[in-house]
Amino acid sequence: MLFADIIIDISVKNLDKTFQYSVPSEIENDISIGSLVQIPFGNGNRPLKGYIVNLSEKPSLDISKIKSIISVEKQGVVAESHLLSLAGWIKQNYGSTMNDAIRAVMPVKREIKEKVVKTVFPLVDKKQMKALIEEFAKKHNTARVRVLKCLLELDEVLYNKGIDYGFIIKELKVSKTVIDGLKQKNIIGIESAKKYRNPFIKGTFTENKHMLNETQQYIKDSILSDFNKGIRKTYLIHGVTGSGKTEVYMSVIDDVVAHQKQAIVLIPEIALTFQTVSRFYNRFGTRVSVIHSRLSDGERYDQFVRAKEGSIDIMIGPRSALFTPFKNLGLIVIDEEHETSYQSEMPPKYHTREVAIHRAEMTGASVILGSATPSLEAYYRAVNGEYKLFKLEKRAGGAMLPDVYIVDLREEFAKKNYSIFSEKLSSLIKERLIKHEQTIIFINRRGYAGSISCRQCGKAIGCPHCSVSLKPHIYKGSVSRLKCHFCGYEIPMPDVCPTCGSKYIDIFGIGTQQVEEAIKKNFPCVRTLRMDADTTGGKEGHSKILERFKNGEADILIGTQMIVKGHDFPNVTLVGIIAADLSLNTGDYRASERTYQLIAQAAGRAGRGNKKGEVVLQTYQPEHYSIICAARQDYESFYKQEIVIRQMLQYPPVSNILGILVFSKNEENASKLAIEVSELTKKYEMITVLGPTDAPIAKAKDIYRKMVYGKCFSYSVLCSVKDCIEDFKEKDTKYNDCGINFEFNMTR
DNA sequence: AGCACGCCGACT
DNA sequence: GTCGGCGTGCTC
Repeated sequence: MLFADIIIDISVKNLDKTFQYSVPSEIENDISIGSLVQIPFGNGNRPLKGYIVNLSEKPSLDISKIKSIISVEKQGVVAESHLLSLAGWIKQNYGSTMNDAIRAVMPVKREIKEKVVKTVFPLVDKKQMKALIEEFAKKHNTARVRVLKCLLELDEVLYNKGIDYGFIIKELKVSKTVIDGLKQKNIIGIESAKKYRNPFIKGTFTENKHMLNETQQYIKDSILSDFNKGIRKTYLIHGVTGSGKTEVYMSVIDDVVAHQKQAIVLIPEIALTFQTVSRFYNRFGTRVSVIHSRLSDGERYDQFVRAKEGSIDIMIGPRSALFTPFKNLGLIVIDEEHETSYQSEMPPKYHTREVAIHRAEMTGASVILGSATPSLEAYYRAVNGEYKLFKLEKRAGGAMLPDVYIVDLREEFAKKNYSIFSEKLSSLIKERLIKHEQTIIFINRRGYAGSISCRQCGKAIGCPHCSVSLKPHIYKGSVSRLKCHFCGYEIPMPDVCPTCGSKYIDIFGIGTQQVEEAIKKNFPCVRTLRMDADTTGGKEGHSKILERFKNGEADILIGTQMIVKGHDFPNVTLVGIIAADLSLNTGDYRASERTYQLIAQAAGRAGRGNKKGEVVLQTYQPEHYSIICAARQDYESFYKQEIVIRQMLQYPPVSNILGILVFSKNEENASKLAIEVSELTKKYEMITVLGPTDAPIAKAKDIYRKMVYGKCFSYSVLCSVKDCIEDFKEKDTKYNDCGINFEFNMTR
């Protein structure tokens, strides 16, 4: 006997889960995961349609409750069944549950009453209507009818004052039956309209087709000639910021839309500004829709509905926009392809680039990736011919690349300069202040990331529930509390070291606040602005600060990663990078890559206008290739050196790595299971097994975490390892108090 | 979402 | 005491 987990309608809350049905043996061969079937549902066994999301031999609840599938539908709604099999693919390739995968692919609808605006209007003369309602009210004296009567009276009062609304807008919750009764008697009519809101669509749009330059035109022509020949593939445009990648995207989209196909444009959330989006509106008008983080679930859902109905052709948004249910998808663009926000942090932990390429293959669409600093993955595939590579080297406005000075911090130390700023950086800042030009100081680190440590015993104050150090929270210039960013554990700042009792405990590491204080000390009159995740509340705050800086309200902007992305400050001619190599020491195989990207982007902020820019790059590792290459903006030579290391150490993109996280409240059991897992993995000859070891965060919320890594050239072998370990764990009840998580090709 | 169950006010 | 609206909770 075969049982099927079936999802009825993800778009309705409460039904947003699976129901199990038995599969009649005569249709066993006609169904698979993703099939659309008809099933009896609810007390009246009313027939409904649902999708099969999982099949199993064993029932997962009392068999007497399980009903049987009625029939198999030959074909589901095209977009839905595509998205569903995409969910199946995500489950298989990223090791998530089908439920998580479906949730990512199909958003949950909000409640109906918010979505529909009901308008009640009279079908008969108003006086007559009032009389009829009075009469009706005699029969049904309920609260709802009374409310309606009140509204009518209000309407009459307004009418007598000469204000004729003509109809009554009823925003109060209306009893369906009562109103239906009035409707049936032809007393009133009800019009319910779905309302779509999109805060980005405002005002009128002016057509602005830029002429493409020679290279842009060549890229466009190549992609379109493939497209018109029916060739679908993935293209990588390696183009420096400001080289006009967006123009190329738009001109290709133009053609795709002309072929009655739709396009999805993915942008990292942080770059999703009005300026970016309005360029698309100016070109394509109201056939464009935008999804962004400030949209509520319902508003987001509305945009998906519009896509499904065919009232838009282009969807712009962050990674969730990839699942826009277009019927005839022709193109997916992924701008700033290397951005980490394309990697989902929540299960399913998919990578947008890979899922996009798979969706494109399924639906016959092409993919364009664009980046100034491509991910090693994308560039590797492009070099190997799997993707087609294009280069856009010239900056569109003819702006020059900045001069970069690499400062060795060890030499500064030898010169007895113990301040945060090197001599070079100090003198250049001074120059800017005199010339009234602006400076950006970039800290390669998040927030006030320092930990509190003891100068006597050297121990950092850690969280008792997690193996991470507590982070200081600043109040009125001094550390008031210590907080665990993992579990929320919080204590007041202690006076003495909890380990040795010494009173010399202090912040270790550099934060934006310390940099700001140091600047104020060196240059007392300078106006500074500070921006990091901790001090700036919400997205509004970020854009406000950036706007103020652009308006010249400050001379120096201090900030973390977020200031280096996508913003243009014409008056900035100096960028200082305080400690360029901090991100090199994270123990992550992508550390060099991330360092290169951050420095290259930060350096790119200098001299975007017609003034030449300068960059000071302070580091303890001036000889490191990622720093040298980033200073020269030489991606090619960075890639060549980095790929050799990936090859040597069997890291992606050359090979694949599966991280297996075993966790449990019981440390001993977690260790035992981790050993079993590594033994199981070692049975595959093609896999290099590392571990078990403690996870980078060995304990979180009192749960112990062990890691086993498997490296293998074949991705599918790693997928089967995952299946095998899951089977093993399910069979062995010893490990019921343990959990296992899988992560493909990522390390944190 | 749709449907049953059960509570509570209105009315023969 | 009965009728029916309306809130609540369940549906494999």
